[in-house]
Amino acid sequence: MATPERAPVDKRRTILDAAVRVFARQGFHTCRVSDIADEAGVAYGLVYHYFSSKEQILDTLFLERWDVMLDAIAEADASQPSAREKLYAIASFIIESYRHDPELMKVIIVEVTRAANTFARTHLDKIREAYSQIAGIVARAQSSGAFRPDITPEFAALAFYGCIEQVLTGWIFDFEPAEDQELERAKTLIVETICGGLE
Amino acid sequence: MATPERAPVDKRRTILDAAVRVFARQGFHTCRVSDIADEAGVAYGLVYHYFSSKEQILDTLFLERWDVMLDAIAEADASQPSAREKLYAIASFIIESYRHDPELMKVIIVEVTRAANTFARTHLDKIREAYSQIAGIVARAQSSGAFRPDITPEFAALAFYGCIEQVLTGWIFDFEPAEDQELERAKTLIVETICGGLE
Amino acid sequence: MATPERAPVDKRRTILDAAVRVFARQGFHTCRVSDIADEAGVAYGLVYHYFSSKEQILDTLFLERWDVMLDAIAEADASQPSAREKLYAIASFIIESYRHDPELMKVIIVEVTRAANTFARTHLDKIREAYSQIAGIVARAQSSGAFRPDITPEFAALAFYGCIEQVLTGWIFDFEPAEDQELERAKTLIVETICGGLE
Amino acid sequence: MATPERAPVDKRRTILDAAVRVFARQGFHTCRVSDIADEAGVAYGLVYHYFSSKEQILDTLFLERWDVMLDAIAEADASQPSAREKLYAIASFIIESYRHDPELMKVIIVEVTRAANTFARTHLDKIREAYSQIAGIVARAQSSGAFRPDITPEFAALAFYGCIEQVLTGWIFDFEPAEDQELERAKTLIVETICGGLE
DNA sequence: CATGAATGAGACTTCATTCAT
DNA sequence: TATGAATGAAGTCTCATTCAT
Repeated sequence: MATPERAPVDKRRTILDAAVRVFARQGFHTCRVSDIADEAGVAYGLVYHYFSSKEQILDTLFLERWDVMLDAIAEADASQPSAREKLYAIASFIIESYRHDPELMKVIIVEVTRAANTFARTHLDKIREAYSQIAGIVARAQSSGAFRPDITPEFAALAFYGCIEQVLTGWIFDFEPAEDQELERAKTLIVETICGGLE
Repeated sequence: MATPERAPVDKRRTILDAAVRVFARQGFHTCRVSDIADEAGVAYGLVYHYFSSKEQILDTLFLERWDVMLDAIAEADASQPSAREKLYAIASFIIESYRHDPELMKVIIVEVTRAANTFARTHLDKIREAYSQIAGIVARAQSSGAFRPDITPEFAALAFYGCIEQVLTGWIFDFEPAEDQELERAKTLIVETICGGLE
Repeated sequence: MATPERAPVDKRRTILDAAVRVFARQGFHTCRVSDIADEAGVAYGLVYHYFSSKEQILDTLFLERWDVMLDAIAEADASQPSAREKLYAIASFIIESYRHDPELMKVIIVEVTRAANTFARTHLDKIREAYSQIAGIVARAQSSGAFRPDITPEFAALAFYGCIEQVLTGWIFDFEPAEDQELERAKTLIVETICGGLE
Repeated sequence: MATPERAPVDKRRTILDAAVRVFARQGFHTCRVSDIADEAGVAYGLVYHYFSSKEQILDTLFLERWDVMLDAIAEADASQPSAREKLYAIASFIIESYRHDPELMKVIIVEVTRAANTFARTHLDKIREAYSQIAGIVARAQSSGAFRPDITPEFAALAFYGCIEQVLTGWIFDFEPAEDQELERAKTLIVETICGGLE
């Protein structure tokens, strides 16, 4: 008997995906766990079967994504020849992440990296790892003479990442999503602005 | 009957000042109205005599300060000769604001300007006024040929402000306050990095 | 204007009294905080205005009453001439406590002193103070030759108190309250049995 | 096919034994069904294959044991010559039960016989059967002149059983188990005190 | 028999806000 | 103005029980 094939459903994943949509729409503090369960189409208690608390859902989302980003930064550093191209690759990766899943990026930025009193404090070390990697790229560019030496690598990393985050935040604040063209343009503008000053 | 004169206390101000400390320490969402009353040394109900809600306290703190900043930006634009000096004056003002009252700046940044889902949405227009003024400075510098024309003024404003906010956020995250020397150095670094790229 | 006098109401006391009735009727674990609030005729939240948790309400009831009992034991020890009369006074006090407020005694016995896994563990030292005082009375009676020396005072105290508690527990289990006559008779029986023995 | 013989495991028994340990450690109300399953090393759902509810597990443990005790009391009554020896045999049996399986006795006393609001109410008749048997022993001793007639048999039974339970409760409260010597001594003390009195 | 994912009602506790004094 | 007791809605988390496999 030909039972129609059904894709096996990973409920844990379903809940995480639903949480992204709910956190993006309502914000972490404003939403209820029941909103997540409803959005995922699962029973209330199942959320607590897979996660120990609402916080842990956000932690999971952040750590999953941030680790991908740290890998991407390392990959950019390894594969690109010049510092400018490395930074372009990083900006590009982050902006592509936003293009691919704007809600997830919104949640990570708004609820974690910009939440200085709560989650950012928890994940401070993880967040700073990204800054460190970028600072390393700048430092090596300074050694080779490609970048001017009088701006500290740490500061350069802060400025670079801050610039990207602010651009994304601008899109997040907007009511309509950024157009593709604007995304592409932003990659260049960020690198132009920051590298123009660093070189 | 000669009652000894006491310095008249503005309880409303006392409450606002206490709220700054409490919001800075515990965060807006995590603190209770009673924490503010306790910190201010006033009765619970008095908070509601002067403010209609916990939100309104934060609104008041933000608007008070942001108007001062908008004035400072206008003043910088009016009094400084070059775009670079205008931007230096603005960066300088914001950093001095942080030096003078780091808790207030922490609250405004963490709880308002970086809170894309809640307060920043409410005060979006007010926040964008600052970006517009800065963009205007950049646009005029481009007209006069001082700045390169291929980076949009709006983007430049975003990058400039984003850079400052990221630096402040770095200090806010730190457990020990930034030293005076570091504050001074930041002013120069910000302008060097951003203008270096824009010029 | 003659406003009719109203007895000032101590809401904290009202809640405690209501809790006694609710704990006695439904048991500590089975009742809800809202049951207490309803019984007291106050809002849900007021219970938490005066007490930090449901547990703390029971703790308060127990400690209030147990301290009265410790005083009564000390008083019996001080004022009665013989050991038998001291023990009679103690049994009498406990049984009178039951007569006066059977629900409170039920709660204290069922939910605290007999709850070896929970509250009795918390208040172990307080409970043992009563045993110690009684053991002291027995020990002194042995020194004077009034009591036989081969039963340890600690054991005697346990037997005496256990006997009383078991009698009270019997009444508690009953569906109809014990009659006055039975209460009086119990005082004598307890002392006769423990001091005089069955043979 | 020669599968190697394994000792057949009675999962139902395994669950009951695990429940004893869990109830003793955490208490009936505080433990979860999953704690029992974990302790037994069986799947969550299997508990519900053998028992219809958490309550039924405790009921089963109590009834199994209490029936053994009722038999032992009857046996003591039948085989011992004097009332004093009958009571000694009963006290002895209960204390030996504690020595053999202190956790089971703790559960039965703490969670059932001392739980006046819940399980003791359910099993009231069963519990009272024990009192009746003991009272019968006393009554017959009074008829034969061995025991004084002025203490009612019902009261004597209550005092005797209360004394034993209080002694066991003392051991249960203790952090370290009672020593063998103490157990032996208790048997004598109980009978001496109840039959002989303190004077 | 055995598994453990799935369900959902229910309880405690918090806390913004109101209000009588 | 000033107080703080009083209100009650709302949310998180727990966990006994069910059920599909």
